[in-house]
Amino acid sequence: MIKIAIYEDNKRYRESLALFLSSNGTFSLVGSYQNANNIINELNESQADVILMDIQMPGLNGINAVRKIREINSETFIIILTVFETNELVFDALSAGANGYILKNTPTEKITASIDEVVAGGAPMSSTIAKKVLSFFNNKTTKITDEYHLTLREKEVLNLLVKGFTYKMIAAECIISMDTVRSHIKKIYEKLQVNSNIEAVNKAINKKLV
Amino acid sequence: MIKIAIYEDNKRYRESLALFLSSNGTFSLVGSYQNANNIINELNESQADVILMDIQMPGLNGINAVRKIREINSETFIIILTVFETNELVFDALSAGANGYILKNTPTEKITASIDEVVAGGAPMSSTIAKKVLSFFNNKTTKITDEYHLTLREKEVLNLLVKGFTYKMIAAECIISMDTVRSHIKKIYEKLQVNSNIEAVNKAINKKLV
DNA sequence: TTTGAAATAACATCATTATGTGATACAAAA
DNA sequence: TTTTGTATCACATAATGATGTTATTTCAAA
Repeated sequence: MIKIAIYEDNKRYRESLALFLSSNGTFSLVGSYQNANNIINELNESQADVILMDIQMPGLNGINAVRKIREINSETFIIILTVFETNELVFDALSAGANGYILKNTPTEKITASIDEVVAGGAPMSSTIAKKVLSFFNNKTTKITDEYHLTLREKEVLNLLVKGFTYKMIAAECIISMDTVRSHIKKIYEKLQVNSNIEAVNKAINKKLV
Repeated sequence: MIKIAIYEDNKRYRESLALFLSSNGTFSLVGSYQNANNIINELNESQADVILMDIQMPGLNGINAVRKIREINSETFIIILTVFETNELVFDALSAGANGYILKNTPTEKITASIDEVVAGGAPMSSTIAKKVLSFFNNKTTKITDEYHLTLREKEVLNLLVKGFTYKMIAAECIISMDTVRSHIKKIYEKLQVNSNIEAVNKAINKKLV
């Protein structure tokens, strides 16, 4: 028997979900709560295997609830069950340590399948969520911005600057004079619209110029 | 009719897969190749909607084939179909721009479902793959290193430094004198074993001190 | 062929940062 | 009670970085 706890503030949805899950022979509903404010104690009592977690709830929201649980344990499976599917919430929830993320429009049979899947070591996700998750990967490696039109030499100098090289070291590395390094860096600052090495380095990292 | 192309070096598996997909009324098999060495031309001819792509193939491997395709188009759906499930390959394939990643032990009905799912805008993944994908998220946010034993104040100063604040600005922000800022930064450099602002900022970012 | 961008360099000046030394105050730990 | 760690501040000097101006060479595009 898989022990399940529900955190969901909408009474009607919570109760119908509880009823549905109870009617399944392999699940045992060990808790059904309208908020997560006392989740650690409740979890200690219920000893749930799987938690179905809403995001928007009064008091502690679902994502912070996941963080709170993950501070003390990583065995409990947590499936986010919500209507929200913004990039930010999906990212935050998964980063917080959720094991799955399904939307409330998911048919009930799929919800039970998701519970079985997560217990089997999988990561149940609605297909739109899975797609978002993949898009996080693409954003990372693709499009190395080039909107600042740095020249090759400028990119080289900026790279060395990012690595922590001083002007003197950059000059030695590029076999040019320190004054030339200064010239390049002046131009780089102009193009990036910054006026200190750290700002330049930050922009270089954030805009993936390096 | 969904136009499908297969890239798979194992002849027996390729042909049985081709046969199976052809027997499905909604798919049209427009190509079946034993390697991806000429994939761009083949894709221009076949105009496939969905590509089932093996990873290990003689010549151009599946991941580099995905990269090659993504250089010129992002509409074609690509599903990786392989026996490999190492973190690195999964990560590389998805970063390269694959839309799905399923394992060869997937039952054939699930393969057709995956094709439908990807066309519908989803991201079909075997459950073990989905789990790996999630684990990439967790590794990122967990364990904020604290091996350098920075004090609260030092962390605060380092944070501001990372944000590009000058000593003067940090002094104003913390309501302390510039000399005190210097003191803190000296101590920070000692603890991080660096000797310039950029090195400190780099270490702070890389070791997730901020 | 002229124009312009890129790379190079020098000189000057001011601002900022790095480093060293030393001191005071307070609280927690030994 | 003494020691240790944290946080504060001052003074001094050397090194590095920021900014401005000017100039030469090269190479490719207009």
